[in-house]
Amino acid sequence: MVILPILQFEEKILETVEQNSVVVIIGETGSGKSTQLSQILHRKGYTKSGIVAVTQPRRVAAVSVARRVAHELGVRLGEEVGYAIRFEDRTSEKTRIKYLTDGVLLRESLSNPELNQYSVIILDEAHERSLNTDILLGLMKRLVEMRLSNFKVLITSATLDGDKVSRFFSNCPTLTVPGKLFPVEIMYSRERPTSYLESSLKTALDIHIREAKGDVLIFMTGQDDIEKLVSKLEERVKSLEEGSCMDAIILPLHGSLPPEMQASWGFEEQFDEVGLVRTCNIKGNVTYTWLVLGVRVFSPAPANCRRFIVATNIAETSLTVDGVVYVIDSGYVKQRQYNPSTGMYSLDIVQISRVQANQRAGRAGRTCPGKCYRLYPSAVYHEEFADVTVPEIQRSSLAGSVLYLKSLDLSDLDILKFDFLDPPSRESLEDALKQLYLIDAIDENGSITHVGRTMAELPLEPSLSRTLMEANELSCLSQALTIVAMLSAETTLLPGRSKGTEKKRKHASPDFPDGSGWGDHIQLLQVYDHWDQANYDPRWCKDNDLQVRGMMFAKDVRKQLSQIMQKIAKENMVFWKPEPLDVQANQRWKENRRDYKNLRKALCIGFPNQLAERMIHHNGYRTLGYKPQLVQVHPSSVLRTDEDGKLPNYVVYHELVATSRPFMRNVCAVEMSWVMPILKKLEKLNINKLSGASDASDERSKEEDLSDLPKKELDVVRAPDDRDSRIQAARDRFLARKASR
DNA sequence: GAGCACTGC
Repeated sequence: MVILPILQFEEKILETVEQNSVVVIIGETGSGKSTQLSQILHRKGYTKSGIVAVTQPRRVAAVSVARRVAHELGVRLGEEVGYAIRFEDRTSEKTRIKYLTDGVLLRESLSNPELNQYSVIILDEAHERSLNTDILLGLMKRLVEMRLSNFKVLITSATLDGDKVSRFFSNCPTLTVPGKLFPVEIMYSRERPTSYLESSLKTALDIHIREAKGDVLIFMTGQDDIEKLVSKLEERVKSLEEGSCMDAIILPLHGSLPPEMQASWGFEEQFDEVGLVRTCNIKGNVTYTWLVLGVRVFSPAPANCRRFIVATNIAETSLTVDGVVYVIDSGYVKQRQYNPSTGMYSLDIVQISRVQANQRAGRAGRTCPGKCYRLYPSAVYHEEFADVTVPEIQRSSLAGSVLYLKSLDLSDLDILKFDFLDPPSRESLEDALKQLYLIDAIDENGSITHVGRTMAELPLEPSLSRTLMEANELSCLSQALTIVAMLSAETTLLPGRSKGTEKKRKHASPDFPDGSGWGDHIQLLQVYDHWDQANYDPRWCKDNDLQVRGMMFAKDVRKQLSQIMQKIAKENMVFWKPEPLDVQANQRWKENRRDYKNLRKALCIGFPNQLAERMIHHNGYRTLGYKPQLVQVHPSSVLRTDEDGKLPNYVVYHELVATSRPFMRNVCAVEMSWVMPILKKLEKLNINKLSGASDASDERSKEEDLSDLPKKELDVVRAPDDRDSRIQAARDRFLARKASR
């Protein structure tokens, strides 16, 4: 049996943890940190005073690692060792070691801010710097100060940023645990290629002709390039002289792939003790096995045959391909970025960081010494690449995170001063505050409102939560739940984006829902309702070119949201559906079915900064919430024009994406009378007041010079609990009805 | 008239 490297450090780790509340562990790949740290602490008795929690950025990782640890300890999964991910809690009263996604831990801390049930919290894979991990890092820093004794935090990170994390935690000790990787020889290009596609192709063929056996993993940026390279590579390999080198199999690997494989290759699914296994037969001669939950892609490696896996960064962390000896690294990755001044997302091809480059190279040394071909010069790696990837917190809209932090009621919390490992820009935080103010989650002084608290309970972006609450008021909650759930699942709904899919679908079934002209949100609602009427039959999805996986996800989300809304309805006394005797409410409920008026209005209230006005002479739009920009309705939209060929005067959009041009994706018609009050509110908005930069800025700066104490008093004085009047009105109505019965 | 890297509550 192979001894994992980390076990040789058991005593050192325990000694350091004993003497310090926070320890950073630099665990290289293959060190066994994810499975062993929790067991080491368990053996020492840390599970007697509480649970040892280990967070993971991904669901599959939480499940598979928990499974492994349960197996190693010889216990049943869900008893002493368990896991918790969204929609699935496999823990019990017996659970002493708990694996969970960082999102779930954040949710837990909402109802139990001190996380008292845990004696140790291990933040695993912190170097990936997910949005949730970054927030947890900030919270842990506060928590170790609050829970001085009997609480330990361990953070696992990468070589390049371990010191930074240590500094963040008052120079806590750092332990390095070596991995089990074989050496990887790094080869650089002399210069940067003009086309990294051609360059990858050439390098791959060179390897195939010259190098010994071993699979080749090629990192590309996206589906398009992957498909191009796969077909070119196939062509070139075929043209090689028969018998001059071994056979080759070329495989694409990217996020939207498995369902496609399922469709064209016929997967068979079965479960074994490790996870979900999918087997497929390619071209009738080679059998591949895809171990989905075990996060591992492997094949029984046919003799005298080399695999080329052309992959996105999914193969960097999420999936492990066994048998890889050669890595070709283009040096680029596709990244989604948010621009807080325009509210626009873009998907850009950017240079990878040194951490990413090392991670990619490491994929070559898992089973034997390997080689990594970097398609860029060594000077680029050393001088141009950043140390670490720009953390997600600096590339995302922060409305949800800011609302979350506000709802924690940390007494001295000024959101602009929250202690982040890498703080987001002031602009980005102000954008979040502005949005929260416009949806009534915070008042004009930046304090969280009653509505805001309720919104924070929902696992949704704040605008969607606000939409649900407004829909509840307007008696169309059930429909809004569907729309919100469908929007959450939207990216996984459509099948692989082979050209013409969209058209084909619309032509194939003329009675496929079209949103009745009102727009995409309504179409999503109608689609789900059709599926509901088909008794959630997977065949219905396939017949209409929708991914079963995506629809099932929407169903799960809808169920979860309904449950939470029902709970809220009870506690806050807002009503769930019209009381039988409430004639007006029932009237509204009926009207809704005709023109979706209330539903569209609820969207308008939920997305006040995502409204747009049509230009007078053409069908372009001007955005209203941010500095005005000219944008177009995305061509895939089902929003309809009137008999003059004009689109609606006002629309609400779910997302602004800059691709070839700025487009609004998921658009819905709204009425001018709903938009006007929102525009007034936008005009009145005072960002300085919202961010607590204060109405009397010079006084404020004096305060800061003195100390932090007076500020707290000031907060108490100037924060009257300005409850949302409509919620109050609903409560009054409810009480009145109750009294009259 | 266009196109989507990867996660997660």
